[in-house]
Amino acid sequence: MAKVKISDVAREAGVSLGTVSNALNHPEKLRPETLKLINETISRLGYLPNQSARQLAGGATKSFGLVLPRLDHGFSLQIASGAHNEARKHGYDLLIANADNDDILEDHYLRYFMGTQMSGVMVQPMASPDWHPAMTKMPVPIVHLDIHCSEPGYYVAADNEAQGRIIAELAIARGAHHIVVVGRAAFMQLTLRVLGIHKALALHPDIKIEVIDAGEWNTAADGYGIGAQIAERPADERPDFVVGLTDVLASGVVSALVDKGISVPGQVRVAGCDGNPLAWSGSVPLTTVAPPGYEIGRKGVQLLMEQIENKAPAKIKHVRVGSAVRTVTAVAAEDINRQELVRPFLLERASTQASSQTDATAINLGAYL
Amino acid sequence: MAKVKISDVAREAGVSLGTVSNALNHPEKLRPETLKLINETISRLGYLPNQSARQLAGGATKSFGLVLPRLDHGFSLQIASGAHNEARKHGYDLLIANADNDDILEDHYLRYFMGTQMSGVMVQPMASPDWHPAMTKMPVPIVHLDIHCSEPGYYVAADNEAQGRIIAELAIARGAHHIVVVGRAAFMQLTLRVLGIHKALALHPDIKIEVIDAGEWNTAADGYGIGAQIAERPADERPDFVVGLTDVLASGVVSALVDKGISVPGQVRVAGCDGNPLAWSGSVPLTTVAPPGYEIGRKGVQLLMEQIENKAPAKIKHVRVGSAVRTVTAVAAEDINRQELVRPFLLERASTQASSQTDATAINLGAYL
DNA sequence: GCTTGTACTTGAAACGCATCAAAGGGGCCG
DNA sequence: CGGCCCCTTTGATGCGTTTCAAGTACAAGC
Repeated sequence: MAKVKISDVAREAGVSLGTVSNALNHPEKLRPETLKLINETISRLGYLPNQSARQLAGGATKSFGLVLPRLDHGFSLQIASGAHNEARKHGYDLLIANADNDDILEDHYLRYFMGTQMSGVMVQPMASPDWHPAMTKMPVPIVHLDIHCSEPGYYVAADNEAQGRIIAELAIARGAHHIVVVGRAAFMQLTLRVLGIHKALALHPDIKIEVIDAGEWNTAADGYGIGAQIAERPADERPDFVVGLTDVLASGVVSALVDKGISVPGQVRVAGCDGNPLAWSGSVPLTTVAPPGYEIGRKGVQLLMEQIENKAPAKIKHVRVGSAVRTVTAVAAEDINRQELVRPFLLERASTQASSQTDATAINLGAYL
Repeated sequence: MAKVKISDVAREAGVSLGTVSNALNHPEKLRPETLKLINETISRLGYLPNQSARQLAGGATKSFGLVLPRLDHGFSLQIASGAHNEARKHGYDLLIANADNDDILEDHYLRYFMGTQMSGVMVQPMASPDWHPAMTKMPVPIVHLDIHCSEPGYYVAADNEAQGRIIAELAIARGAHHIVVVGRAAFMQLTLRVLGIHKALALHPDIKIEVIDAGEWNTAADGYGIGAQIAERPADERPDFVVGLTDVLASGVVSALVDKGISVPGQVRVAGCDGNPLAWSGSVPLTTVAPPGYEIGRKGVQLLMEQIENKAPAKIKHVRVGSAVRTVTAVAAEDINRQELVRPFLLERASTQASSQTDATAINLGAYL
């Protein structure tokens, strides 16, 4: 348990303190034999550099922090995955903290990361775009993900309003007359989706629209509850199109409808939002509008790198990814055999998942539409 | 960008350095008015304690590190969730690193965490139970998750072999004659599952068993490929029971079979392992054996706390969670209406998800069995 | 008025390392 | 043999905290 430090290594190897430090940080400065000797001593003694001391002495280390609202949300994971790969590409570590849907905790981890001399920090904020004002003048580069903010600062956001519009257009293209939107718009992102839906539908006053709150957490169980409620309505009050503000909600709705003997998509069509892996890699794929989470994470790191390399004080810089209205209406317009469309896409997505994804908001035509 | 440090706060507030430090760490030692003054100064200046310096000066901070092999694996997320909640309960932070299926990276992050003066570190190791020998004599408490290791040290493991046995018994109870196990047993956990299946089947030499490698990553696409291959076999060579070593694999298999016109569970029954949320919160639930991931994470933190509080050098200590053979055979024996069984369970799981889960390996009777 | 005690506050020392100016040691050229 | 230059190694300095022994101020008790 006795911690061995750099001076122990130095003494044991018969060199000086600074030489060992160089072996760690600037190996090219050392004579190969010295380096070898030191490395051997290090592993013999089981020396482990004290990161705190390194950071304190040397300024920022090459690592980024990422604060996510929740880990069991597929979209956040895509962000994490994109950020991870991009960070590694630049030789940076990525540490992830789970704010667990708690703004206090979010703030806590944010401060923690800023105080840890991370090279940069990213957040996928939960609710408010006016994040703690103090955060903007932080000593560490920070990038906000998946949120559009008016304050100066860096952010990468998917166009959530566009996603709502896309879904609505899809519904229109499918000839919907009565749309039910399921979910609580507790987060800005969801609010924007609802807004997009309303805007798109403003041009179609004949289409009836209804928004049903599904409870605080937007869980599959919540979706199931709403689905069951819809199923019990008389046929003429029943919608012909249901939009889950979240894929999890949507799949809950599907489960309930099917259980209650309502045919999907025969009697009711269902679509979700999120591009949650469960939507397309589950046994039966669900149609969903997919914001490019992977790409958001990647761009976030890129913005961080940019700030680091320029060393310039943060200018206002926004990146907006994915506005694939064209792609989508194109797809929706074509009346392709569903089978053909879905599976290849599923396979492609599954196999390229680890490498990279496109910029575009993609749509996965599933079995329930 | 100019970093404000503790001495700035002290000067500005007209007190000494140590007093500010006390305000941060031992507020009870200060006169209320002094405390108030300092706190105001802190927020006015936007002071943010430098964690590196704190850790260096004060020893370990109250935070744990968790290294996971992959973030998009539901089971790992359950671990993370359990660990998170338990850690917060004790007032500890939890930082998560994604090893991205790369042992180099796993080792890297492990060392990183150990060097950061974390109070403790947990890993869900990828392959070998003989983890880096140096790791055992580390200066920081460490707990291995979801792996059974012979080396001295702390670990919390689900009984993977029992899971295999459970699945096999399920197959037997369903009258299977020909079982196909899909997946590459690249990880110890999967190997043990296969072992369990074989052991259980050793008593039934009449049942034919086949293990099919699905490629390195065990993706849904891999499962789809195997499923398609199975579908194309002549009926008499086709299995009547398929086990996915992973839920993702299993759902890929189901997709393929259904696409190719094979009835599930009519002609082929399919089950998975993992308790991956996609298995039970997807539109159509999949039968799966669920190792208690949440509980493993929780127990892991508890073991960490134990080591910290005892300050004793790590004794050998193993915790083994979940051997729910009884629960499962009980369920399997009953011939309940599937609908009734599945949905309430689904709902219950969904709603208690955030709070706590049982110790037991649970089984979710889905639509494909 | 002096002592003892109480309640805060102070500031120097140490935490383990990276940095960097300076020193050391060759080799090469004149 | 001396002077130069280059390559390698040295070790003192400081990073921003926490800690803790020592100090201050003030009140109560004698």
